[in-house]
Amino acid sequence: MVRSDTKPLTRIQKHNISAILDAALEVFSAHGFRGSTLDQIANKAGLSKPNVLYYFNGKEAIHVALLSDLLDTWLDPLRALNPNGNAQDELLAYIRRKLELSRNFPRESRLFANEIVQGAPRIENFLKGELRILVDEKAAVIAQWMDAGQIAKLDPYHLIFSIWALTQHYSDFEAQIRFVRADNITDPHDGAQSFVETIFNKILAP
Amino acid sequence: MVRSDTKPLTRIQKHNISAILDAALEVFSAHGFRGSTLDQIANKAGLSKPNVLYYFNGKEAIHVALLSDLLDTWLDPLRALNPNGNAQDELLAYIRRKLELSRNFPRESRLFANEIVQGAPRIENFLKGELRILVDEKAAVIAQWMDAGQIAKLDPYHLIFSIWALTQHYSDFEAQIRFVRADNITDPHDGAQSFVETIFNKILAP
DNA sequence: AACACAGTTGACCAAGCAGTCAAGTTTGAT
DNA sequence: ATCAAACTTGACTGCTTGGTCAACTGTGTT
Repeated sequence: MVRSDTKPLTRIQKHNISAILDAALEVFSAHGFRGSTLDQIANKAGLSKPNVLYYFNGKEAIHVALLSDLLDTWLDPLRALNPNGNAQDELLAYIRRKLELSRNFPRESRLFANEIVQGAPRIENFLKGELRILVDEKAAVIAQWMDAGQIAKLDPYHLIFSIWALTQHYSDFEAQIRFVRADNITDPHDGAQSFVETIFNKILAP
Repeated sequence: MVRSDTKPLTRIQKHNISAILDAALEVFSAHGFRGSTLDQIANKAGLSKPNVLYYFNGKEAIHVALLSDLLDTWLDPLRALNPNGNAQDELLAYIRRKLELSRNFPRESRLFANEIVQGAPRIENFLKGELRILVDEKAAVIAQWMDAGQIAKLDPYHLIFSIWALTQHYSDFEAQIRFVRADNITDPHDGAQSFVETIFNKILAP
C-alpha cells in the first residue's frame, strides 16, 4: 500500500486516491457496504481491481477512509451554533446549513444513512463519543435559550432530532420523493428550504 | 415450492412460512438485501437452508413476500384520513397512527428505509403507482382544508413528507438516537409522541 | 398396515467475491 | 541514458453464497 503518513503524495497518487474515493462514495452510498464490490468501485474509478488494492489495504479500508472524512464535516454545522447569538437566528442558520449539506452532498448523506439504518456497527464509537458530547453541549445551550424565554419550551434533544429528520429526509429518501412527485417536480429539494424554515419559525416561536 | 394459491396450507406450512418470514424480516431489516444470507435466515428460523428453499423460490422471493405484505399495511394510516373530518384532528390522528406503526413495527420500517435509501429499485412501481395516487388524493384534501382556513397554508406535499420524516426517524435512525442519548434513555421513542404532536399543533395552527 | 404425499437434509455445484503475486511498464530524478 | 522506485495488471487462490438434487423421514388418510 501507499499513503505513508510521512511522505508527500505523488501526482498520480493524489489523482488515483481521489478517483477511488469518489467511485467508492458513489457505489457504497447506493448499495451499502456489503452490497458493493471492489470490481464496481474499480470500474467506476477507471482502474483495475489490483490497482485499487495497491492504494488501499482492502474494501474495509476504503469505507473507513470515506467515513472518517465524512464524520468530521458532519459535525461542523452543529459545532457552529453560537451560544451567544440570538436563539431563533442561530437555530434557523443551523437548519439552513444542514439543508445545504444535504442538498450538496446527498451521497455522503446516504452513506451515513445506510450505516445508521443498519445499526451503525461501524460508527458506534463516533456516535457515542464525539457526536454525543457535542449534542449534549448544544442541547444545554438550547435549554438555556428556552429558559430565558427566547424560544418555545420543548425537549432540546427531540428538537435536534427533528432538525436532523427533516433536513436529511430530502436526500436520504430522495427516491421516494422523486417517485411520488413524478413529473410534478425535477429536484426533490425544490421548496424544501422555504417549507422547513417556515415550520421551524412556527415551532420555535415563543 | 409449496404455497399453491388454491390449496389451504397445512399446519407445518403455516408454521414454517411464518418462521421464515419473521427471520427474514429480522435479517433483511438489519443488513439490507445483499447484506443478508440465506444461511442467516435459515439459522434464525431454525431450519436448514434447503428447507427454506422448499418453501420459497429463492432469496428474492422471500424479500418480495415481505415487502408486499408490508406495503399494504403501510398505506393504511394515510388511507384512513377522512376528508369530511376536522382538519386538525384528522392530521393529528394520522400522525399518531404513523408513530404507532413506527414504534410497533420498527423492523418493517427499517426494511422499507433500506429499500428507499438505496434508490428503491424493488419498489419503484409501488411508489410511482399506488402510493403516488393516494398521496395526490390526500394532498388535494389537505389543500382544501387549507383553502377553507381550517389549518395553516403550507405545501401539502411537503407537509406529508415532514410527517413521514419525523415519524419514521425514530425507528429508522433508532441506532443514532440510542447511542447519542446513551444512558439517559431506554426507549428511543420516549417522549417522541408528545413532542411530535406538540410541534404539529404549532405547525398546523391557522 | 399401507401408501401417497409432505417435509427434510447432506453433499454438491457454479458463480461471485476479496485479496495475492509475480512479472511487467511508466515515471522522474540524476 | 540510466536506474530505482512508483505504478499497473493478468492470472490465480480460497472462501462465501445462492441454489440443486437425490435420497431420506414424518404425517395423515384409508
